[in-house]
Amino acid sequence: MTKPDKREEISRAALELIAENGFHGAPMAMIADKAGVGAGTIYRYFENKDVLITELYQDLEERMYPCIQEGYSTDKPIRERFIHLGTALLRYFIEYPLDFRYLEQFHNSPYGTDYRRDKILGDKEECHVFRDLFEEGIARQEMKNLPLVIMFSLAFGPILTVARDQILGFVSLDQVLITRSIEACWDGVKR
Amino acid sequence: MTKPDKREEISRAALELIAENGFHGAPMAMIADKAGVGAGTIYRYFENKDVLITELYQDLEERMYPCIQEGYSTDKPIRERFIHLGTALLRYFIEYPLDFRYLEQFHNSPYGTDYRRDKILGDKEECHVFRDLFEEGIARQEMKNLPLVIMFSLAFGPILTVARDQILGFVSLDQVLITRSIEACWDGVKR
Amino acid sequence: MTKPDKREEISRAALELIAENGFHGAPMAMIADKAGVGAGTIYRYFENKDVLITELYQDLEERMYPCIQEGYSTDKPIRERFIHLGTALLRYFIEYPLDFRYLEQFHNSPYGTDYRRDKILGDKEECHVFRDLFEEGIARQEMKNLPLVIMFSLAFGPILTVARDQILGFVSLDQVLITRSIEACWDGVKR
Amino acid sequence: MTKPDKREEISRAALELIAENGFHGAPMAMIADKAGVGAGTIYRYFENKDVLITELYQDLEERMYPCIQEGYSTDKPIRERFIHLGTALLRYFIEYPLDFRYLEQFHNSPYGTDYRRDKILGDKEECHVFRDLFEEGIARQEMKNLPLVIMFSLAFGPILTVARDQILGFVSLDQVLITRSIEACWDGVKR
DNA sequence: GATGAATGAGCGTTCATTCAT
DNA sequence: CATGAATGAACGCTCATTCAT
Repeated sequence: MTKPDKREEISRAALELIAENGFHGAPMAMIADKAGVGAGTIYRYFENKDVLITELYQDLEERMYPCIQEGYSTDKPIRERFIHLGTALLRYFIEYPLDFRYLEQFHNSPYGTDYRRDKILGDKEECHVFRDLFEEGIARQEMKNLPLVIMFSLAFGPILTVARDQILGFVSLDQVLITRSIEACWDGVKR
Repeated sequence: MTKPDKREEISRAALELIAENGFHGAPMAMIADKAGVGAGTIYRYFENKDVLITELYQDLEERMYPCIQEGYSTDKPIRERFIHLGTALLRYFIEYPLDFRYLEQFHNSPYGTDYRRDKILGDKEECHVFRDLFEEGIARQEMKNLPLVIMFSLAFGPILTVARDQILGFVSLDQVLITRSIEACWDGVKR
Repeated sequence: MTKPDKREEISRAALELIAENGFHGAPMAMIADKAGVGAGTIYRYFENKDVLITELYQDLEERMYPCIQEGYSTDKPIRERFIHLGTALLRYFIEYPLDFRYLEQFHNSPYGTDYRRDKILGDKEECHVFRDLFEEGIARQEMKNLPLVIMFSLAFGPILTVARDQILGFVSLDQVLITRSIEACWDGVKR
Repeated sequence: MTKPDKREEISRAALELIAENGFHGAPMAMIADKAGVGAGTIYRYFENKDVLITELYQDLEERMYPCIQEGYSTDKPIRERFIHLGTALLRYFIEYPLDFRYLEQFHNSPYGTDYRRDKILGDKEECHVFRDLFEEGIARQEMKNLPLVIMFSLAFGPILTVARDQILGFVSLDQVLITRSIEACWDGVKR
């Protein structure tokens, strides 16, 4: 039997509870319980709940970004690259609904806002593919000439919303619908 | 001058506090304080905090929908109607950031999910304009033939995201940018 | 029956528990229990435990100082005034052993040190009798010419220690012993 | 160089932390850390925290008493012997402020009270010099005829208080002030 | 009706102690 | 022997809700 790393058990439990019930629907004691550890044990791995929440998010990003970029190549045409990333993202969310729900909870909270502000101001973005793609697309006049932030909204806004609807059961996406949704997103950003 | 209804004072106070600090940054006592009423008084007008939150949302919708539909006419072409609604919505959010923030808090919480589920399943939607517009647009083959839920995502996803960025200060929208953003949304949904 | 003020009940309970068991032998829940109130009620009267502790001390001083100065007159000779104050102080401690024990706990803790530092630096001493007496005694050359702080130690050090021994049962003071002890203190400070 | 005994490292670390931060500012884990040992290791040398605290105090006494009695001789006159002991004690406290602060923490706590009660009742005092000196002084009518406990208070009360003020920075003692302070103590106890 | 003092369950967090390695 | 990860009871504190006035 593989040793189930305790930090990982805690992370998994916290991710699941927070994804399903939100931050204040996931008391530390409940997380500990679900992880099968004592309440105090969490604090050996995470300084406090805030840190747990933030690190969980960073772990999530580190899992997600490589997955999305698999097979991605800057040699391909702009449109194709856009479709690749968009599709990969939407698929990731559908395949890992807990990750998606957690991500949503995080973004829609002071944590996420602060985090994003730091990122934008601090220019410490780890995942440059999106930014690079859009900048190139705009420069080559294949995408609309709008501020990056708006372009991101046009591209990712629908993806997030559609993923949400899928996960909540308001729609049932198949391969075709995924493709057509992402192509629609392309229509929104293309020139 | 009309006596400022106590219920309204409570609503205003609650909306503001929740919009700015989230649900758990707005204790009932603080709401009461800000509303200038006793803590117990809130419970004369709202059964409990959950009810307060939900009714606040319904009030908000009732304020917002008429505002958005002002000057709207089903006689005009599909595209023009879409631009009208989209622009009005985005403008509303920018003009009433507290409403927007509250709406976001609500949607991104168990309240919002449950509420939306009830709405979709129960078919008790109050605001048919959007649905009507999209159904007509699809029927006339001016819009993409995708499930309504996805069409809504394509149209409103970016609007919400862009409004959020504006309110958080990540972008500064002027009249031109608003128009171009909504036109881009149209590109996403149009055939 | 007189309405037993809740704040007072809490004060009494806290004073007693802290006097007997020290600060960490007096959890808020235990204080609440002993005061016959709910745990949360304490926080209506005292912002937090630190504030409770500090205000308790200030209340104590306000009770004690007038009591000690009763019948005190600056017209009398230095020695007589010293004996008056010393005796009154020792008697007060013996009569109100809880006050004494609390005062000791307070002084021997970061609270007391900070409080005293503020007092000395800020010159906001409420009880000037002691200082006045000693300054006059030194000026008139009836007391030793030593720094005030040391003079206080010579005078009050023994009083505190002796009160402590009495309260812990290591000695049993009667009227005569009290007088002779205070006279001994005078011998320590007199020229 | 002798291998620095682990027990000693633990003692040193505990003494320093407790002296500076009090008993509850010195968690076992922090002591272990500072001592450079594992948390569990402490329990090989001390049954539990209470025992650690008490044994630390006994160690301190064993260090302090010989130091104070250096050069002390029962052949000298009572007054000279008193001055010797008093001065040595005050100097010790000033030279080893950590020892003094620890001693204070200990005395002003249930530990100290219990310990002292045991000592007085059990008559197991290790350091007889003080008692001997005072008994002789009283017998020879060079000291006041008061209960021993009170005499101790008159003599040591001021010394402790003055040491405290020095260590907390409320006064700055030089050789002259030390001598004059102790002489004042003598005035308090002498006939 | 309106109040706000009172409540107590529940939260995040700490820390003395244990025990498998 | 020594370790330090794990524990869980206990802490200070918050806040939705109630109810006597």
